[in-house]
Amino acid sequence: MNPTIYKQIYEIIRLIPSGKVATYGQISEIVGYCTARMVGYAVSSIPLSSVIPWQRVINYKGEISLRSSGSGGELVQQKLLESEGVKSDQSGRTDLEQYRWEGE
DNA sequence: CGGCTGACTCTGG
DNA sequence: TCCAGAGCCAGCC
Repeated sequence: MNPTIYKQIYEIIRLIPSGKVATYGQISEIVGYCTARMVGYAVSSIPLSSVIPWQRVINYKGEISLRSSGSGGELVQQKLLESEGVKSDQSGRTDLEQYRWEGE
């Protein structure tokens, strides 16, 4: 059971319930044999049309990361999280202590 | 087949 | 509280 690290990362992200968020490091620990970077790179490869709630995946600071290109996806992602009940402060940081997904 | 790129994370100042 | 540097591995051309 190891098609590709990316595939497994997608599976984990898909398990994240609404109203909760997970950090790249959190997911990397759940997968077990990949680093936080792999998660970030994998998530970046996720198409916006995917069924994967990549919007719930944020960095360890609780902030939304954006690879590059001013596609403005940052605001979209933050809006999606807010729509699920995940509020962020003026700095755009999410309270991980409150919304962090503990996993199952 | 070889090399480059990339939504990250942590410690110290 | 904010800024900067170092470590790491899988996919793609």
